[in-house]
Amino acid sequence: MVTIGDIAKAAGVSRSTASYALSGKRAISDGVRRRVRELALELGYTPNAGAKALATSQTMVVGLLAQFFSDEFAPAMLQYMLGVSDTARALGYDTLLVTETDGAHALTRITGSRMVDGVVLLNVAQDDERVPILRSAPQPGALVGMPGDCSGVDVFDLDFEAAGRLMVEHMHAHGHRELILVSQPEHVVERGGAYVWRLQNAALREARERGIEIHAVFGASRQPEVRQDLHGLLDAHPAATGLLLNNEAAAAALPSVLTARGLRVPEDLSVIGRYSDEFARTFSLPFSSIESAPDRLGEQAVRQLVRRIESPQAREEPPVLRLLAPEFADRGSTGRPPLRP
Amino acid sequence: MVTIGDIAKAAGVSRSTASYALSGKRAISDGVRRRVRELALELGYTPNAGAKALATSQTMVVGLLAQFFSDEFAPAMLQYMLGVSDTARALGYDTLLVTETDGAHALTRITGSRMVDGVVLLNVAQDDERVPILRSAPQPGALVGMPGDCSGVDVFDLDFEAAGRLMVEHMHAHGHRELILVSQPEHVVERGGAYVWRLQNAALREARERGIEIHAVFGASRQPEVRQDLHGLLDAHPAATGLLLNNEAAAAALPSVLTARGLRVPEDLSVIGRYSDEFARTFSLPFSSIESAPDRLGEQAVRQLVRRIESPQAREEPPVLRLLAPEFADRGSTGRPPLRP
DNA sequence: CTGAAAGCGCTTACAG
DNA sequence: CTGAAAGCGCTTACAG
Repeated sequence: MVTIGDIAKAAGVSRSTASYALSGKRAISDGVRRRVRELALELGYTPNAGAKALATSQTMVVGLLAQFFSDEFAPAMLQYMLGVSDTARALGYDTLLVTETDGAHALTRITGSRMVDGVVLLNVAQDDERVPILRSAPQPGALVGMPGDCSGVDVFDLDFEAAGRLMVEHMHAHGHRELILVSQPEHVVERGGAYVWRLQNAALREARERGIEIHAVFGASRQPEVRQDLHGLLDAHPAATGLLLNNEAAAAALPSVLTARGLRVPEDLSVIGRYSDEFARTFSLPFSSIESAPDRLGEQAVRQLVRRIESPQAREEPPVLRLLAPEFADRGSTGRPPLRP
Repeated sequence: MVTIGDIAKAAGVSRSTASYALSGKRAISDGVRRRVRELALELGYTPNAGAKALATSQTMVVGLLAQFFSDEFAPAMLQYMLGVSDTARALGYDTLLVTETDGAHALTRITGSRMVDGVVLLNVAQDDERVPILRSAPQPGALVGMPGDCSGVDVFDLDFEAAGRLMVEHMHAHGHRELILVSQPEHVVERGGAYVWRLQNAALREARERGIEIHAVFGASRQPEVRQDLHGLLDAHPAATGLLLNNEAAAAALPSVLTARGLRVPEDLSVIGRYSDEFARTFSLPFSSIESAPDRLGEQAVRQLVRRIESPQAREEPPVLRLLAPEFADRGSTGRPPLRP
């Protein structure tokens, strides 16, 4: 392995001079700088990351804690991960991916050992046991998803309340007066997926104010159960003219359910989902949706994290809570309710 | 930050004694060992990863290079990643995730700087520019996917030739004599996705030997194009009674195409895909398939990688090329061809 | 503009 | 069974 000592020797200078010539952190004569840089290139010198981290207390790595629950719909997760990893790289950081089930334990390990300069938590629950650990860790942390207690960490999430209102408003504007709202499975809520409540409660309130009836239910997160759920719901509420989906698996399953029942969208049923554009394309979903913007949320979380990492002032700023305003991606799946005989 | 020096001081022993008491690498009196370990726990001591890496030349991190092309179907990728990351953790390693477009550059960086003890390459192409870099890197490497030149690295992949034969044999056994094979898009092949050829060529040869006609074509990898492709194919070859899919996007789109055409499986059309069981569940696909086993391939790659990392003898062994025998997951989508009028 | 030296936090031969 | 010391490969005050 070629070290900075080798470069220094070859260039006939001291190691400190070689180091400075490479980093540019102090004035070095033109000739020396050029010679050192050439030699570094020529000998294929790459600084040893461990040594650098030890000397500078900076690893240039961010931790990414993802959690995959068997009762959750995994494909949606990938986009958050890529949002984080791509942004981190663009800012000069590598990404340590942690998929351990015991996220709290893993977090203790990677922060305690100083493997990372900061951490992004994905899929944060209401009462997430990782959050207090992150809060008392020496590195800054950013969350995607909102915990009950947001103190001491930066939080980024979709504004689910606004999303719930928007869905109802939109349906109301088209003249719908009876809706079905399919949320994530009850397990997700019990585990602390508060966003389910946030959307649902806001939708219910908005509906009440507008004189709309909503049947709010949990749906399964896997096939084929969720398909049965959808059939059951449509059977149980034949007068409902609009369907709101805060459940990716339900959205993915809906086209085949509609076909099986011979229902056209929006002529027979209006539909609004909550998922990303990428998700819509992958699953070929023709339904308008509230964009969940996983890539943007991942990106924002990393940008803020890196600000805190790199600037001592930024580190002292009070924590931010940024809720992304929902955007309506119109795919033409909402219209006037059908005339009932 | 609490260091081993703090532990040593608190325990009233030298740093080396503290280190040995913790690592167990040499005999330490019972009392001292207990005292040191208790103090370490009490003070919340976690060894500094950078310092440890510098001293031992071991980072306990493996690199995972994933590539996401816009014309490829991303959800299939996640399972490989989880297979790698979960197995690595089980063996005591963390995972550095690299999603950079310029994989060759990224590989040079993480191996040159000694951030990782070994590397797993995903989505390897026929003439993958990352492979020669990995070959001459000081760390061992394992590939998921087969390059043209397998020397110097361990290679794990599905046996796509056997898969192609198996698909045809199975259809033949049911009495089919005219098939359609939908492969990945031409871009994938051009970029060097040799597995497309491996499966297709084997299928064609097997078909020739058995007197079966195959229409082999490339399909799009995105919605809604792939849907049009499927319609076009079924229109163009009305006498074909079996459909083979080496294209995840096509498999995901097929149910809606079948419904639209009023085709039942297997009464009107027999279908065999090539994808994972997890994929089948996520997309609710009722088609029998050759299991692509992403989790198992990721796991095998990491296990072999860690063997090489940890054992000097293992590192000297000749490279392995392990092709996973295809397994047929029967979901009842193949049967006798329909009687034609 | 440059060099000698200390230090980051570990591990591990070397000595006793 | 234990300690003092060297060394891993960097960076960065300190001196000149």
